[in-house]
Amino acid sequence: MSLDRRSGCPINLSLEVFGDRWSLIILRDMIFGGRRHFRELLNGSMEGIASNILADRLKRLMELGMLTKADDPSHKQKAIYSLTEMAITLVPILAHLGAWGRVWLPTSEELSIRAELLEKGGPPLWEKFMDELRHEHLGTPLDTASGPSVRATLQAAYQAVVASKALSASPAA
Amino acid sequence: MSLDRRSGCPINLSLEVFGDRWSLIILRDMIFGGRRHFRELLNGSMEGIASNILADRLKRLMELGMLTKADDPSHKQKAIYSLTEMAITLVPILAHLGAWGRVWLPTSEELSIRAELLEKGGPPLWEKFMDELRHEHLGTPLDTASGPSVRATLQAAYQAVVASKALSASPAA
DNA sequence: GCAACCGATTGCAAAATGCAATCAGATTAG
DNA sequence: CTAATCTGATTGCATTTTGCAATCGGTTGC
Repeated sequence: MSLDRRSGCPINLSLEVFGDRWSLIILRDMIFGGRRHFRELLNGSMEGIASNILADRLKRLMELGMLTKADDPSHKQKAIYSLTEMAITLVPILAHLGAWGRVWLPTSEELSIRAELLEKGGPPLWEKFMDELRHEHLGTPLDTASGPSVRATLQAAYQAVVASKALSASPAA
Repeated sequence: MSLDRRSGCPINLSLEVFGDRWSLIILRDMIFGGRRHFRELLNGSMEGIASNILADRLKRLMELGMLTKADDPSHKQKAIYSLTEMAITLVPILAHLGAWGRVWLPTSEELSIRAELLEKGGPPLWEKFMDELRHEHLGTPLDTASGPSVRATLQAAYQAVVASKALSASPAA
């Protein structure tokens, strides 16, 4: 299951890699959601992916060199999926994609706050995030002693919006 | 035919817009290839889109607000398609996508030269290009008297690579 | 006239998707 | 020990999407 190679155009080839409904969603959940196991991806994605499609896409993404799979030492039959450098360098694209979607599409407020922070942070923040991902997934050292992780920061912002919406929905006693 | 709205995540919604094999290819040909008519898109795309799918995607992209259609005054039944601002702001995403594909995928040299120039030019070049697209498609004035168009520059680079490859393939007499 | 071209539409086979049920092995709770 | 649960998948099947070729009625150039 390699590329069809309809043409050698970079944009076309990129689309052949993740020009479908699920591949980028899976990568999004691994990158921003920190998910590493099959079940986490299966139950964790808000969009509700089916298990057969998840299995197929994981296989495909491995064959394309975007993911690797290893045994989880703590669990005999648990597999742990890791991002490769190829996948980690998608961060700027995901940031742009999120920024574009936030402007032009009916995104929900609590979910778009992360895209907003990522956009505001710009390339320096993306680099920091990619460095953290390399540390998590490739075992490279972190060269900057750098406070809270980007993922934690994004997640905290999300939680804050959820909490404030809950407050305004049910005014306190 | 609007969005499915599987979730309000910006990345998910963006994928619902162009997470298929053809929508971005069509936009690529309009943006970088300058194509405005059905037949130009049908015969011009290297990847060989089928006419029914092209018709379907054009309709969908119009419904999503990425394209508009108008009668070509010079030809009674000729339609001319225009990019909206929503589509024009995809330029940075396409630039990133091309840059990523150029690095990680087996792109052809003559087609990746444009992605390389676009990447090297960075945000200033993208802005200039978007300004030119606004002029072409939305009729806004060009605020910079700015030499050759970005599209012409990219096309010239492509032609130069094609020519040099032809030379080395058939050494001159 | 009449051939070529315009933006599509139709029919049909093949592939992808969505969904629910199920699997065998590993782990955990009682 | 045993039963329930959790692991990463696989299977079967109906629906949807895609790819491809043929075709359409109207327009244009000659």
